[in-house]
Amino acid sequence: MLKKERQAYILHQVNLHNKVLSSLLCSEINVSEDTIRRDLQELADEGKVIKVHGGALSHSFNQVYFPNNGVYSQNHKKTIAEKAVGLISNGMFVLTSGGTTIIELARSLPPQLKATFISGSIPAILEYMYHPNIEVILIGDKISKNSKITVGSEAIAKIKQLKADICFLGTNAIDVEHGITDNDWEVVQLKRAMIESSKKVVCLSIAEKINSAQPIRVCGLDEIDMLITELPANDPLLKPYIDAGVRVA
Amino acid sequence: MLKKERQAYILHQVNLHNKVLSSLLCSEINVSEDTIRRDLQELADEGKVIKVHGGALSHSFNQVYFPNNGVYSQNHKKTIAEKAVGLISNGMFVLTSGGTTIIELARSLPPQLKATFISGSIPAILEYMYHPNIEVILIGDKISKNSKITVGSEAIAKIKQLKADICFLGTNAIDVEHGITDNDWEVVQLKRAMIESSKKVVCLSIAEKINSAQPIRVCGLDEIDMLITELPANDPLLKPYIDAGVRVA
DNA sequence: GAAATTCCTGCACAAAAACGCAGAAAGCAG
DNA sequence: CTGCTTTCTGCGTTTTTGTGCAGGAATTTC
Repeated sequence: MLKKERQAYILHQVNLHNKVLSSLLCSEINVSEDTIRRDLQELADEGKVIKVHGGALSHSFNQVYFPNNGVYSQNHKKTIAEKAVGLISNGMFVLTSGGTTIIELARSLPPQLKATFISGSIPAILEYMYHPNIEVILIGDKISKNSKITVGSEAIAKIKQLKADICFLGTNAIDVEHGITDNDWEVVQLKRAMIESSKKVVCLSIAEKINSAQPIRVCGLDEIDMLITELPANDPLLKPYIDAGVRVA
Repeated sequence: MLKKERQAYILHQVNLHNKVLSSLLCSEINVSEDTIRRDLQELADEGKVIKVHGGALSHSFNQVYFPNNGVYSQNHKKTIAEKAVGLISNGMFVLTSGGTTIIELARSLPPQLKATFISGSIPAILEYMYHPNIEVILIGDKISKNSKITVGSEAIAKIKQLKADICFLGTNAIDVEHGITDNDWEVVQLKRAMIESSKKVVCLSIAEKINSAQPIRVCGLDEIDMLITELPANDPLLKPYIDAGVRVA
């Protein structure tokens, strides 16, 4: 088993169960504890997991249990959310993924908006639920504790039955060469299904994530219609994406 | 169980119930009292809890102390929840409705329990999600904003595909003549489906709701296996139900 | 004020981590 | 192919960490 392969597997396990035990992993993958430890160390250095005595925890673990009121780059996300809200009009069917940027979008929805929002993200659903006029459709399946989103074949099948007017994707990494990439296999499957089931695909991404890449590919730039960041549309960082045919806001 | 995980659980419990007793925690998590004490000490050093003789208090608890926690029947619900927890064992598939009693049940689940919980109730799902060892399956469909539960034919169809070991129903009204009754047509449909899909049906009800009725019928007493209230099993109020063949706890 | 908890300290033991090292595998130039 | 470097992996040893236990001190409770 290759090193990259092994680390991808570990990351997947962490994302799925919120924790891993080194002892368990080393018997599962059949390598020494040292190797596992080194892998965890590397993943921790990259900020993908949190290493603790005996194993590792997912990053969201701390957010779940130690409520973190200062959300990272909140202001940028608010800017992005406001730009995105402008794309939604009454009567639309809107499909959204999870992620903090999407939450910010949910919070920015004007109260008079009447639309239908569809998502499998629990935090997003919570926000939509408190909105006075929007209808909320929840995609059911097994919950991934890490991403707080429903994942699995049922969820994907349900999404594929839909045809939404617009789809908003929280983005983990985007880059001209690889397109949109992510690090959780199951989340990627969901995002792909969402893209297929939407007339229009909009990516929300803070500038920091632009020109970064993750191991698993979601889609190419040709499959997205619009990229929204907190930067002005003429920022040089965005030029390559405009050249690649993506609308930018 | 990892140290961080354990501390997270303790913190969650503190935030949930505003206090914890070390003696209770150590029997719940199955570690020595010393370990718990050391954990509490660490959490206190980080300012996350306030350590007191015999346990710890949440930070907000000290600022505003409401002896009854706002809800009058909270303690009753806790009693009910603790009785109900005893019916769940490792590996079970558990189907639950919504309601505050179910939330209390969710909060009382022992951390080492490994089971699969299935529900369409958003508040219940939120609680299940924080539990370290249980798997959570979310029933998807349109969200009913006032009951915060997914309702509709999709949800019902999904439930009918299941066969759960046990089903816990929060009860709105129960009475010997009409059985279990409710006032929301869509919620009733769901509860009926849940009853059909479970080997064992358990009703959770505070004594106050016993011998009351609502307009829509969920099921007769013959369809439920057990009724859990905060009363002792030999309370005269429960006698008619025992006579009707319902087990009582 | 006496009994019962709970707390603190030091200690022992086990599990896990860190470290250095050596062999294996892969990549590369000639 | 050969010889060289680089990377990866596993092994033994030493350190560190986490946990439980035993005692005596401190506290709550009645």
